[in-house]
Amino acid sequence: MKIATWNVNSIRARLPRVTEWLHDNNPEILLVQEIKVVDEIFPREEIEDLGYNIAVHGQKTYNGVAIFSKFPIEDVVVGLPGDDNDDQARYLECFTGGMRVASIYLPNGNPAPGEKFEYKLSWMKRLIDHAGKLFNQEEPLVLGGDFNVCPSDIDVYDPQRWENDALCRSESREYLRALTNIGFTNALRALNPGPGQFSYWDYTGGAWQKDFGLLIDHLFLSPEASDRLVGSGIDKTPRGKEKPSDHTPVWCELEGIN
DNA sequence: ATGGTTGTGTTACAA
Repeated sequence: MKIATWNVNSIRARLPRVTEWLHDNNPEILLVQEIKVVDEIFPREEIEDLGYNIAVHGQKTYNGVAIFSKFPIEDVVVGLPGDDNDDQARYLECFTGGMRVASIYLPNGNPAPGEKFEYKLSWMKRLIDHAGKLFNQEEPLVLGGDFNVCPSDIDVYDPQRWENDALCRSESREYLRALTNIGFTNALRALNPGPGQFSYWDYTGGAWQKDFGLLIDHLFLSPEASDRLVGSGIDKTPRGKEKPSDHTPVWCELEGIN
């Protein structure tokens, strides 16, 4: 069972990159963020033609998340529980392929401090609460997505330059630790502890060419999932192609599920 | 150099 997460920065602008990557890598499950499209005009056929079922939580212009799975999709949860007034499409959860998965697009939070940073922290608090409930169900669970948090300085090309950014501030890191301290395993870091492993490079200033990257896309596994972790990595290939997303896929391989 | 680039049922704002 190969499961990956990818912030595609518009599914319509990125459709050639996404279908190409699915064809070449054939993951069972892909968690997708920033689709930037409403459900009604999501390009379903192109993804379904590759053998995937699709769950979508779309939004016009901004945000939007989706889940592609080779297995039937059941028990879909649309939106992060805990605030009926939150209309930003940043969370989608389902049961598929013998496990529960969530596609997460955590708020960026800049500029910080400010209203957007407060929204980020309150959203993280809700995520911690909900993740705790899911954790207690004791089933294979993968929380994956663009968390917009670099867990530690090793995940940043220039930590000093980023220390006051919402992606690296101590509050963001403390909340992310509170989430992982529930008992989740970082699928990438469990097998790849070294520096220089990034999932995002800004479009500006030649960041990709200089390898000025950040690690903000993560896969967090419940014990029932991490017991079966046999591989993980970052696939930098799509970031180097024409018209790329500014993010690239992070993946893990789980043995013995399906 | 308060810059740079990409995306949007685009043309102001988010990332």
